[in-house]
Amino acid sequence: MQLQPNTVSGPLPSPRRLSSDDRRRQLIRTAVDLFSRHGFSGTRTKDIAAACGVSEAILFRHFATKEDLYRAILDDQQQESGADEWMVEMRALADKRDDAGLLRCLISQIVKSFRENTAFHRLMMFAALDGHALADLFHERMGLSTYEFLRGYVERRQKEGAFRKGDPGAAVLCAIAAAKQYASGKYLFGIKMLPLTDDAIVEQLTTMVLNGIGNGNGARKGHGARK
Amino acid sequence: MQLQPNTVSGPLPSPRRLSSDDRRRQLIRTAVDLFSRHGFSGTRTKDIAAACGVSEAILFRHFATKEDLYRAILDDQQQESGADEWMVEMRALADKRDDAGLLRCLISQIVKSFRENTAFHRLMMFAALDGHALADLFHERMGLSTYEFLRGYVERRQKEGAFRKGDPGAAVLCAIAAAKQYASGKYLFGIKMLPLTDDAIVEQLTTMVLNGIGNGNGARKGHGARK
DNA sequence: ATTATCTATAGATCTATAGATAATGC
DNA sequence: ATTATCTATAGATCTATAGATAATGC
Repeated sequence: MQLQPNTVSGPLPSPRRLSSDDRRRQLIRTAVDLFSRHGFSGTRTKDIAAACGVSEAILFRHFATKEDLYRAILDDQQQESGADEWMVEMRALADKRDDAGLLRCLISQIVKSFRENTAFHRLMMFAALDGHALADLFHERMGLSTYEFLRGYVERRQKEGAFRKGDPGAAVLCAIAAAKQYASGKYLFGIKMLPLTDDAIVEQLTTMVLNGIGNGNGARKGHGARK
Repeated sequence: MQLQPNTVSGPLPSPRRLSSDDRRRQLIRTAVDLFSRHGFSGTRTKDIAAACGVSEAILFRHFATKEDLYRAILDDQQQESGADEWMVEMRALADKRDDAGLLRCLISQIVKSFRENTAFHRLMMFAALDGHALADLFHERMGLSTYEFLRGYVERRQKEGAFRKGDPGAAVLCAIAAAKQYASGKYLFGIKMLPLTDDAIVEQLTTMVLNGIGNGNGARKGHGARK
């Protein structure tokens, strides 16, 4: 990456000695990048240190063990930033009963998160596969609350007659699944997906899911096909 | 697992010397299990050999390198068994224009595959994250042909007026995504999903996706909610 | 006679630590 | 004076190989 080792060249005056905090942050940032690419056991402490331009001893001065560094990453509250604003936005849309808006907000946020925070999501997927306790924690904190909120919304809208009957959990699953599958395919695995922009995909999925759960009254908006 | 090391006890007479082929198969089977749990770099050749009750030297007699063993697994045609019959079934349903049947077949097959072949799917996910060439290969051979077939079907049904307009690729993505997300959550990551049986989920998703892409005429079958 | 297997070990690599050095802040 | 940093290295572990041994098939 743009992290230079010991080279004295370059525009910056090669900041040899960073403050403890700065170095720690740099190590975590670098570790996210490397762990996300090669997994926990596929990443060497040596490589992390080298990418920061310091010796391994420095790394172990900041983190007693490699596992400690891993934990520090997953614990990093910074990754959750933006989640609060997002929930506020979704609650507002829910209060307005703006089904399409809410769905679009959900789906576009998921896609955006994978696009802009690819390394972190790759890391979380590795952690989940590893069965790491902190992956469950993240899932609970981030995923579950959103899920519960949406599940409640679907249930309410079903009672109001706006949505079809059916398991509300399955409906939410369907919406989240479509977004996640598209986003992880494209951004985590680098698979060539549909030849459409993210925005176009978001619209397609929003419409489709809405048709899938809606009662068919307010759902179609110009897309209707009835040959 | 049920693989015993050197213990002389047990019902079987502790078959010390296996034929080259049998040992090779055993090593591959065991490697699938261990790689799928800890990833490639998280699994030690020592552990694989030990789980088979042989020394590491034996493993390296069968596979020149650890990477070779990995390749042998991913190349294993056996994993694709059942795919042909499945495609035949789907083609038959497609010819009959049985939209619901085709969708149900697709979704239930995906869920079933993850349930019965969990280790292999975990392995493929690790391989995909590692960016291993053979993950792409598998994706092409298994996923892409199914995708193309379904995409063609959706396109045809759109022309026939049975399905709504919209990107046919997005529709297929939506169906596959829902199934994969549910199945991988439950079986790969061990997340407690909805309190419904797999069959019930398959029905829910089938109905929902069908409503999402269908024109609303033949879709609802008793689930219709219009309070 | 063939070959599946083992023991022993080389050589590399990896995590982690000890003790010395040099840059910073006061 | 404090502390960020380095060099050097211990100790463990990991992949892979060499050479010896013993079970099988003819």
